[in-house]
This record gives sequence, C-alpha cells and structure tokens, in this order.
Amino acid sequence: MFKTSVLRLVARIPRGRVATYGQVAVLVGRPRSARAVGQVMRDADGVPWHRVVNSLGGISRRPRVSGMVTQRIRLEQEGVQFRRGRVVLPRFRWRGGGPRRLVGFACDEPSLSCRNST
DNA sequence: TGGTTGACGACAT
DNA sequence: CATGTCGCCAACC
Repeated sequence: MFKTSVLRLVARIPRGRVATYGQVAVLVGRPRSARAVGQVMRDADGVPWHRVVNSLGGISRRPRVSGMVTQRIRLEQEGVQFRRGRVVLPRFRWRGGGPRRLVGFACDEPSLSCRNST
C-alpha cells in the first residue's frame, strides 16, 4: 500500500537528515507521486514527518496550521542547517532507503570526492 | 464511476 | 531569482 510504504520509509530517515517529497516517491517506487507523498504526510503521525521537505529544501505550506516554524525548529534542533530559508540539501539530504543504484542523488556531498571539478 | 483536491516538481516567463 | 503553468497521482467525495 502506498501510504504504508511511505510511512515506513519516512520512519527510516535518520535524525539530522532530510528527504524530499520527490525522493520519497522514488524510493517507494512511485517516481511521479511526490504530491501524493505530501498527502500522506498531512496526517502522518508517529513518524519524523518534519524530515521531509520540498525539492528546494524549503518547508511547504500546510492547509490549516502554520507548522512551518515548528518543522524548521525541529530540524535545526537536530543539527540541520538552513540557508536563506532553505535546508542545505547538499549536506543534509538523506541517501539511503535501499539500493544505491538510484541515480540523481549521487554526488552532492561536499565532503566526499565530489569536489574535483570545481 | 467520474470529478476535485492538493505538505509536489519540472519548465517556461 | 520570483511567479505562473502544466503534468502527475493517491485520496476523497
């Protein structure tokens, strides 16, 4: 089940790391369901929902409450750094969730050997 | 069964 | 870089 898969995956996001809606969608095998992931997060309970942000590293607006603040606070308390209102994805994006054959999230970790080009 | 609704995302302006 | 459009898709009605 989609919802269950999403919740199970989000539950695995380590403290101090974040994932994007699109990333979660890909990891559960539904690459085009990023939006639906948000729907699941809306009522998510008992999972680190605050570790899921949009593709820009920003905190997406919720329908009712203004939990944007709460989410950011929580992330910062875990050590996640923000830059101009956005999570510094290159450094805090979670890479995991299964087979690392996942292209696209490969080389954005500065501390690795990715800094050869520039 | 069929139409509407978004915690999204890639692109075009 | 900041909006606006359009495509997507699971959940809801």
